Amino acid sequence: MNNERITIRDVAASAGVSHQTVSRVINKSERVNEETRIKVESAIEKLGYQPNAIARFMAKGRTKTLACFSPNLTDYTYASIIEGAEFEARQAGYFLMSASAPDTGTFSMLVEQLVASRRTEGLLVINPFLDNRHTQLPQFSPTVYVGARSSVNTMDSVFLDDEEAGCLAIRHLLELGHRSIAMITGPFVEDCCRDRQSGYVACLEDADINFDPKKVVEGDWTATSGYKAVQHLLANKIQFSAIFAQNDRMAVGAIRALREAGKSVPEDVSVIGFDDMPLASYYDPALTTIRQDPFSMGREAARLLIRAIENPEKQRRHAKMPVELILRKSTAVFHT
Amino acid sequence: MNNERITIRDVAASAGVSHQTVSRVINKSERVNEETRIKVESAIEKLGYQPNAIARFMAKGRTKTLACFSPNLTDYTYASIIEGAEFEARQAGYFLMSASAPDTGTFSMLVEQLVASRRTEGLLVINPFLDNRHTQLPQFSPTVYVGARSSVNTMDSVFLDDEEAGCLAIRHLLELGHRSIAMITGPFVEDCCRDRQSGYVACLEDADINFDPKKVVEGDWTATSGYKAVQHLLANKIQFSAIFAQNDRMAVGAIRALREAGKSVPEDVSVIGFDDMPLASYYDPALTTIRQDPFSMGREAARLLIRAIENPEKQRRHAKMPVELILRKSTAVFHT
DNA sequence: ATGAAAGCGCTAACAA
DNA sequence: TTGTTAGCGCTTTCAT
Repeated sequence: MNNERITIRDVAASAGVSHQTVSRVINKSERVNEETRIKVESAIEKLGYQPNAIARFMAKGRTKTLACFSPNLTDYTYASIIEGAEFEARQAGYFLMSASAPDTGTFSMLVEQLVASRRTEGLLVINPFLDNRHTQLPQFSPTVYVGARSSVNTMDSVFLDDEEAGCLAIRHLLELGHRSIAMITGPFVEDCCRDRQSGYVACLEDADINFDPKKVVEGDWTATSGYKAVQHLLANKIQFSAIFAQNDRMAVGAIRALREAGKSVPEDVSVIGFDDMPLASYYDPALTTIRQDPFSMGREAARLLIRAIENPEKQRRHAKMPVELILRKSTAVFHT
Repeated sequence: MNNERITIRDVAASAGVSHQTVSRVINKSERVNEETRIKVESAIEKLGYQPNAIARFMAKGRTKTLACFSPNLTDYTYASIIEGAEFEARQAGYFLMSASAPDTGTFSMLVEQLVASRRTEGLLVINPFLDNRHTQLPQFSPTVYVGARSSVNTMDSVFLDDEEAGCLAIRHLLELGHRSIAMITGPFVEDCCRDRQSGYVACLEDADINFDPKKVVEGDWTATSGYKAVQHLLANKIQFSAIFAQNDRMAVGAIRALREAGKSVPEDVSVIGFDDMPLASYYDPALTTIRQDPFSMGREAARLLIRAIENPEKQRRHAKMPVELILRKSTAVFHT
């Protein structure tokens, strides 16, 4: 039976009560007689009534919907953040509309359509500083940044402990005896890259090694950029016995370039990545890397967003998420 | 200025017309005087009015929203399908709510909450036969299967030409001179695995090679299952000079197991994968594989779904998507 | 071309 | 405890 058109009033008529009583039953209000509740519930059952959430939103003025904009939906890290956010949102009775905003134009269109027009109650922005999309944010919607620290107190943010992550990687390499460590970064416009670099610099200085800007080359997160970065280092005869790549894809690209240049990993050059992407342990050599937990980041972000919606008076928070060194086979003790 | 509360009536008052006229302007109705249109538009501008989509749904009885349920959001293939579907939906003025349904329980809960209660107008189901979730489908919502053929005429479906894909892989291996070809499949409950196997069997028979069930072992799409499959083949002394893995992850696992057993790829054993996952070309050896185009599948699925919603009287369709052989380095000419 | 009235399916506020 | 009346912000008649 098609129940698309059965309303609260049909149920009311069938049960011989007012539609308001039906509403009370649906909303589990206390103030309803056990007898009538039974009557109503069996009418609901009989007619196969399904509450219309849209009408409820309309009446309550709340949509119980969150929006999440990501540069894309396919990167493992982004996808995991979204999955985590969706999970947490659902636990709290919210829904998540996620959309891919490859560029700022799409981003502002989505802000207009989802936040302004469809009245999502809050917004999660993954990678907010990418092509300055954070300037297109809605004015009056609770927002949380994922993957970057927000500098204002009106917004929560969830990000990695990137400086510590950089340290972790470098400390590991130092312990293996490396003194000449190159780094392949992501785009410098992204906070996290600069923070990882701060960790790199700080850790080297602790070991009395001067920071050499020639040893850092900027990539764009793709394997190909890691590959080219190594070619660049090699072509310019820059010395290094180890590489810290700011993500696993670039690490993989770097390893390929190293091999093509006749250097083996980890015997000649150690390589450490970042992310612990799905097949990192199946790569050859198995990738030593810094693991992050994007699913938890997504959960935390959704939790903060819901808190911002429901308790706007409370202080905004900035959650720094932990990272972890995963030892595998792409790094080894330095020897000349 | 906070425009959350500005309605059509505020605009009407400000422009000195009825709210109905404002509605006409918003909806670009013909029947409105140029002068009044200007007045209304400037009032909209001045007040920063944003139409409330929820109220519009309420009045029109349409939500312009599609739902998409996937076993997870993180698998590259699923994520790409979703991205494609979202892209296409947006082009057509719809939105997509995607949700991860790891199990049937979650699946039916989502059907209830999104389709029944939130009145999404149509449903995309990725991998519908997984743990029999297709039995939990809503009765009166247009639905399209993605990744499996639907056997009924009430539903569209979009799937790969899996039999051809199997053939493509085997034909390639045969051309290289292999006669003894093992296969690692996905879970047999999934249509696509059986279809790929049909292709495998048919192609072998064309070459007068008898199908040997011992040479096929069932995996579960994970790299680990590919790894174990090879260990199983080896332990049971089953002969093979090539392996067709039904996805790239299992291919990668298989290669690792082969290496650990002292066999090199492709010198001793050729391995062909399936999917052409992101880093397939950066794997060592670069993976020969069967490429699919999940983004296009997602687009096609959304297109069919919207067609089913807007033209229910038309025949349902079953779109078989093409696959492509990508030659790289993990397969080579057979020699004893 | 424009406006008035009714209604989409629900909840909130008040009355009984 | 239950019912009545008003909306929520829009669109759809149907008048004017």
